[in-house]
Amino acid sequence: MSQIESILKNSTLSVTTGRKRILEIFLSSNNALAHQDIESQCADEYDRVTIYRTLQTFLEKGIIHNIPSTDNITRYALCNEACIVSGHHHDNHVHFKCDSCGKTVCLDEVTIPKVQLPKGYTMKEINMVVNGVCKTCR
Amino acid sequence: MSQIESILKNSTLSVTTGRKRILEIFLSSNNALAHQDIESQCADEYDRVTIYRTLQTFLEKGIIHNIPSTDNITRYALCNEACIVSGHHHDNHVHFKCDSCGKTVCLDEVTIPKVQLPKGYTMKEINMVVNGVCKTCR
DNA sequence: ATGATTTTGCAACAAAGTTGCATTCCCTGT
DNA sequence: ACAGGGAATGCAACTTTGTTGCAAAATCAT
Repeated sequence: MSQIESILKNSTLSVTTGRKRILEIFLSSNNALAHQDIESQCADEYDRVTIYRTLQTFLEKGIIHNIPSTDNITRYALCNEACIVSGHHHDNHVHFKCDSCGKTVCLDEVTIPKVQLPKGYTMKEINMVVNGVCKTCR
Repeated sequence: MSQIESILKNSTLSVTTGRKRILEIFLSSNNALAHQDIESQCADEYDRVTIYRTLQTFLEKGIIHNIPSTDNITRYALCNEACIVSGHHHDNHVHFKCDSCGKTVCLDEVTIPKVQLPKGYTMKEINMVVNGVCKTCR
């Protein structure tokens, strides 16, 4: 069984050609993808709506996570195994968006430092996004 | 001259009733606002397009800053004076979004800790967003 | 292989954001 | 105070983005 199929099976999802194709696109990309990026790669094969629904399903199953940004474009990236701890997704690495090439990458090696919230606030999830120039654009 | 007018004048913007009204909405709100929030407060007074353009202008002038989020809704908050250092906006406080009431606030008292990026990466801006439950919802 | 269930595509819709242009408003100099 | 030039606004039209219902097709378990 292929890597792609086992990812789907592990999340108790049926294996369809559409899901396999979208997973393949993520696996062959080294940066985070917006809906638009995926659509432009397989709009002739799959419907726009299918892509929306597939991304939604992948999110819920913790196969991908979404990355906050100030430009109002939701980008998704594959979760690595460490992402999913006891069914609950926990992303503790920094995301970097390059102002030059526009690509967003997960900096797996940079962990988000702890912060002390004011009294009364409870933390459930934390995200850190850095903008700047990436190593290939510098 | 009112506080609102001097904010506009300091940014070399002409003082119009629309801009004053939108600034007023920000000043009287203690949380970050999405375009929709503003529209619902003054849709009868000003056109949707005007609100878009005004927010865009305020962003460019550094009067407001936008706050990243994973829910794909751009929210804006007033910059305090510390935000604008030599014309360039620099936001170094943590943002908190409450999962219960949905409000996003600037935690001015919590500064973003330094992080070490991998070799070759240059940092221009850093954002930290915490999700959880705020003190009024707990 | 067959039937139940899930997924997909299509169509239609709703929401969000953009653009061009004519009108109105604001600011400056007199 | 007011006239003229430039900027801001409103309107209409449009594009993009995301959602929903339903029938057809694909997947999975037996």
